[in-house]
Amino acid sequence: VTSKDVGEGRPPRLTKAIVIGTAIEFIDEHGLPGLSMRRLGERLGVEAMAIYHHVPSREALLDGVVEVIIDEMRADPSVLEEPQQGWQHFLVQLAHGVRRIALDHPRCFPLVAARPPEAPWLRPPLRSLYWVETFLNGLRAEGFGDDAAVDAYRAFTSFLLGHLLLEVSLHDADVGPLDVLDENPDQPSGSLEAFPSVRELQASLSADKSGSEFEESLEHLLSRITLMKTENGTFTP
Amino acid sequence: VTSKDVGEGRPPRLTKAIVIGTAIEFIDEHGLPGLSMRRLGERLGVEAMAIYHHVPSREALLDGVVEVIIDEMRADPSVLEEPQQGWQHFLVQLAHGVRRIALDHPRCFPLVAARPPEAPWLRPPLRSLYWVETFLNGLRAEGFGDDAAVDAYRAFTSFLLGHLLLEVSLHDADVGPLDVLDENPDQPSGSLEAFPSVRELQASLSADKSGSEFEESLEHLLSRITLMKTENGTFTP
DNA sequence: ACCTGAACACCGTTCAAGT
DNA sequence: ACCTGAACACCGTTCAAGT
Repeated sequence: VTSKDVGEGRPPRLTKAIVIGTAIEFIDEHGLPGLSMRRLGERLGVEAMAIYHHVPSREALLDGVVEVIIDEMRADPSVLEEPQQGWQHFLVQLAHGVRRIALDHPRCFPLVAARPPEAPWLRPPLRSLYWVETFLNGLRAEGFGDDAAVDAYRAFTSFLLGHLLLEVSLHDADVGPLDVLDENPDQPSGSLEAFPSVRELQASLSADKSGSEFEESLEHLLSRITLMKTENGTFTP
Repeated sequence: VTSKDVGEGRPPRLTKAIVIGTAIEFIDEHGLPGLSMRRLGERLGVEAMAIYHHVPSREALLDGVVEVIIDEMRADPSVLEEPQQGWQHFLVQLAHGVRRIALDHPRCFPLVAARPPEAPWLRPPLRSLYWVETFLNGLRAEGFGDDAAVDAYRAFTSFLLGHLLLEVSLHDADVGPLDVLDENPDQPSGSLEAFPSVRELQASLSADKSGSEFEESLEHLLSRITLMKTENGTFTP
């Protein structure tokens, strides 16, 4: 592909990067269920079928979305490639990096917590093997044994994905066909009579404390992982 | 509605209960995205449009699915209506009750973790106010203050839904359009070269330890909730 | 090489019509 | 009262055709 081949009359209107970038914008605005090939085409100023020349299917398009979003985190300088001030600091930065992309793209984030095609057996699933590899290498470099590193991966991602999936679902996201479930409440608060405690504590129950909860749970998790390291990492059980 | 009105010639082929029950079976077999009104009609031996005489829309049908599933847990005698051997035991039974329905209906379960129409402000969302009310009443009866009860609700459901959503997603469920992402791995393990630690620890990383992880996290959570009770419940902060 | 138009096999839902 | 048939406005994807 030389500049001669492309240069003259008609530069291609679309690129894989443009298609994926526009898809991310679209999902952030209208949610995952709102994205259809026809509507994305409309936004791109192109017939829906033109998209298939740059991306083989809707699923492949979503693959691309995850890849680009993960790369955003990779570009974040505060997310370290390897531990430098201890593994605790390393994990905290990693957690905040993931939380940042979750809050930046709440409606795309559920796609990140899916089975990676190259390793569908990974549990919990995380659609970025780059991230998993970074995690495991980091802990091993800090003296974690293999079992301790895997146990830590489990506890860490289970907490992280679980928490963020939930946080994102109440902030914005349609996880699927699920959350399209009536946005417009018809019966505002009448039907709460059967549930006095719920009604009474409504103010507290509806407050968004995701941030402080996240920090607190993260702290507790780190002390649990410390136990895993010494129990499981020093000698083989 | 007397037996006279209904009795004679043609008993109605369909009931709301039959429609919802069949929908649950269908989702358990084919997943949420597989359920369409037309296919459900086919299974019911009826034209798709007949369903609308018993349920006003697809969303209302899914509402019914959640309701029936929650009632299954309500019928479970080991899930207590109120604490009888201390709140710890009460919460453990509640957690196991929810986990049981999650594992019984993995593909329906994501519907449970959605905004309830009567209380869309509830955080984290849980589509059964009966359950929320039981939780709050139980803790208050055991001496939790209002703030402590709400904090405990947050920590408990955040852990429970997060963990189970993840467990269910790797066991079976299509959470939406997400997990339909290629079931059939084309490149089985070739593309793992860039990720040596992932490849090396594959055996451990693919083991399903959901059960023991659940129990361990639950234990740690209970001791965190104990702290909430004494910190936040005895005097107002 | 890139885009279009028509077509196919699907959706949820409405509405007039049948029994 | 309950079900059907046809119709409407959507889907993702294929394929032959245009430039």
